[in-house]
Amino acid sequence: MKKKAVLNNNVVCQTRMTAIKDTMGILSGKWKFHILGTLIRGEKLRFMDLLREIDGIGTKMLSKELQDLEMNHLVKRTVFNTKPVTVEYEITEYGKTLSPIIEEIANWGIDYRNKLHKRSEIAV
Amino acid sequence: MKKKAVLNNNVVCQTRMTAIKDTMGILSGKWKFHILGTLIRGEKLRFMDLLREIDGIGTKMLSKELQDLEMNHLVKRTVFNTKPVTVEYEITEYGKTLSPIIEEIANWGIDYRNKLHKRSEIAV
DNA sequence: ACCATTGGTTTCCTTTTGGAAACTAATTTC
DNA sequence: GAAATTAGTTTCCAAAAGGAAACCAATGGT
Repeated sequence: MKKKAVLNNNVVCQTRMTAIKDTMGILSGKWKFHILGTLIRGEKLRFMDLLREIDGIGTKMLSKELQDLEMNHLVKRTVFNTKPVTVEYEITEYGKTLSPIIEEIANWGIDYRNKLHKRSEIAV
Repeated sequence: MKKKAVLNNNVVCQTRMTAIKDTMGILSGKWKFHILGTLIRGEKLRFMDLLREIDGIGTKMLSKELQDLEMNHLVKRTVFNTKPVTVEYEITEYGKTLSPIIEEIANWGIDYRNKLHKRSEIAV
């Protein structure tokens, strides 16, 4: 008789797993957190502003990631009919609901660094 | 005069960005959340148990991801001198500190699905 | 005339990630 | 004697992710 999965074999776990997959899919890639973090702090920013703020990102990635975020209603894109065109990006109200996640992740990371330093003082 | 970054150009923001990079680096990849989630619920599990619990994962990935997690002190690996060998994996106390993050991410994902359903009823 | 600026797109290339299958070696079970 | 189980490692391959540079059109500045 073969053994089978038991722990993950119920609806609650499956739902949670799918939920985690959804969230992480939306926040996937090297730049999403940087873009969201910058927009949460910065109100309205233009494409070139973001390019300057986010160190290391290129136009291709910025453009692509902004499209992803816009599709998921986390970022709003507004085009102004100036010449040359002006485009403003801002975080949506829905996008702001990601703040607690970003906070938790940032705080855990800060704690992690601190623990590494303490450990190296004692253990080496 | 060239424009320069202003928002992300202070120590607090840089620290937070690094912290986020650290956390997400540790939790990177397709399987980390699944492994951690399973171990948080499951107390002690053996390699083959995890292989059965986590749907779709293969031996290579499971082995590699467990090594990553062990290196970061999130998972403890214990070898028993039986024949053939028995190996038990369990979450560490430190690993449990990731629970709030996992909870936030799971809950946001559940909300996201609910909003999608509501939206499709009204808009489409 | 020429360069810079706006907000991108496209192409090409490299790196990273992940999966399938074969293999290890010792032991128990049929 | 053959097969299954334990816990993995290794190799080979395909797909995805990401970066650099060139290019677009329209306009403003020197």
